[in-house]
Amino acid sequence: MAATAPTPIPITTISELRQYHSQLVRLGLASHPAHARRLLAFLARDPARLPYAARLLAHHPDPRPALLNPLFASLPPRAAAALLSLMLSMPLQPDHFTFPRLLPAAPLALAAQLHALLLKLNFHSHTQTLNALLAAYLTGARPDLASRLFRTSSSSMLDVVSWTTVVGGLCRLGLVDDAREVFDGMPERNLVSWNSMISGYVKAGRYLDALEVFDQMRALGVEGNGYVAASAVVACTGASALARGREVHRWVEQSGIEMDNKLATAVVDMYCKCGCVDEACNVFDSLPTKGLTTWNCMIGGLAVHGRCNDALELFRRMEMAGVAPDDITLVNVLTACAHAGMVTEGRGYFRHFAESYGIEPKMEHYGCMVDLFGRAGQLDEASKVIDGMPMEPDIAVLGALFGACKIHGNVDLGEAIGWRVIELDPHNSGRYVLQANLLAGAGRWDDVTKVRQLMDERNVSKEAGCSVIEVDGEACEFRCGSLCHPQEEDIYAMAIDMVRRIRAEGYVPDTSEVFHDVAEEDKEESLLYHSEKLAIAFGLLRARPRETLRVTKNLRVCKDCHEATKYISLVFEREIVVRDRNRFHHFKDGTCSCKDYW
DNA sequence: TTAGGGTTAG
Repeated sequence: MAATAPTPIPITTISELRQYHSQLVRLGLASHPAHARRLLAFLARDPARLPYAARLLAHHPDPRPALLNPLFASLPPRAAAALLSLMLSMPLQPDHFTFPRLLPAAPLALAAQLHALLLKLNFHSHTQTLNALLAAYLTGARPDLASRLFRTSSSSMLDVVSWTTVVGGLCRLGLVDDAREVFDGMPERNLVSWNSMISGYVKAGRYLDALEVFDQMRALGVEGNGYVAASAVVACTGASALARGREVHRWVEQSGIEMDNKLATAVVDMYCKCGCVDEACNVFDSLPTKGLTTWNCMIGGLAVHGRCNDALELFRRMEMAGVAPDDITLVNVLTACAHAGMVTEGRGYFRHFAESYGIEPKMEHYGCMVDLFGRAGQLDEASKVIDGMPMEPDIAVLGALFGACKIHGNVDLGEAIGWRVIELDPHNSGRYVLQANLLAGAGRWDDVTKVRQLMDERNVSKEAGCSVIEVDGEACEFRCGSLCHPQEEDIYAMAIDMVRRIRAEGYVPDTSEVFHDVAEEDKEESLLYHSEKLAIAFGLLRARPRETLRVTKNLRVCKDCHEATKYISLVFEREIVVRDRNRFHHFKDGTCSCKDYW
């Protein structure tokens, strides 16, 4: 009759181990691989216990590297190195699994030593070992060593994993162009290779390049999977390319790729960030199961679109569904409250999350609270939040207060915070611009000049406004003040006509944020060339009647463009959706979804 | 045994 295994008591101390070990010996099970490995796993965690492990192995009837190999992956580098020494001293020869287990977690110095050792032991022509070594050099940020190893290895030893490892590793180091060169030279690719290149471009912010590779993949007739689909969708999100996003979504549905949680979240996020919350809601509602991230994404999406009550309603649905929120949920819920001016509710949620879910407020939550009070004009309360924080406020928290001072024209508090923010973030041109705007609003032109001088001295240049509009599925980019477009003259003429017509309805150019101290007409003219006005003018020229215009801007919308766009939506009977750096503005019939609160 | 995908305030 076979002996039954002892109850697997937890092993936390050496005496517990001895007890367990003697029990195994009594039952004749000490050499059983699963039990022996359990004993060794405990012993290997502390190099001081390795002599015990050595005795154990010495008494083992069939000591094999397989007993130790699985342990390497979960050990800290020093313990792993000590265990390897033990292995070599037994002597127990490393096998084909030893180095692939050891290398991934190895810091650079250890990886180099292992490299030398595996050369000596003749493992350099083993593909998996070579792949693990390539990965170790790349995670250790030594693309030079990885490339040399890669180039000097004979091509018969390199498999698709070797190539993909190099592509992915170079991407992670930000060397996307190098990665692309390797990718283009691949003798064979699989879906992981395609996705490594596509997601590599996405992480580098090179969304159009990502889509180009994705197109290339489809043109070759390669069928995708959920990973590739998610990367392509994220590329569309980044590029604000709604038409392409819709097309990728259709492709997913047609090719029968399963909409798992991650892919679904990417699609929901794409629709949100491309300005189509309703489509995002449709996808969201159609999902049989929703992960926490999916809920978070949808709640946040509604919030930044100004659909604050819907966002809070959705949060209640989430609670009803028994899904426990996390700290990102709290950020999104507070954002919804802040954008709707719901101060009391926001306070309530702040407490509710701590009391009901044990979510301790973090830096970003204090930032949200500052924003909540600040937007509502309660600058004292906002300052109190900062004073009462258990940690030093970071630049974002101070930035929120600064932004609030700008909205409410509080020059006294705002100027002081502004200087602090500038000193903490001296290379961010946006901080200087906000400070200059604040001072310009108060007519303090000398101080505006000082801000500009400071920017010059520090070589900080104002980021140029840039707006993108998609017409007929093609993205057109406009930069503030300049046009490089075949329809240049028509667009200018349209912009001028546009402003003429909305003026007739009561629009007055708001030059308070033009911080050159020049004649009023020049200021008005400079407003006309703001990138979003040019983009909208182009949209009016080219889009189909009643088609919603969707503009994405790199900076925040200025006060004047915001006002003008409200009038344009009224006079031209157009819905216009503008995504700016912070949020979405839905202009319709002369009003904006942000309720002039941004 | 090696390689790949989603959410976060201003």
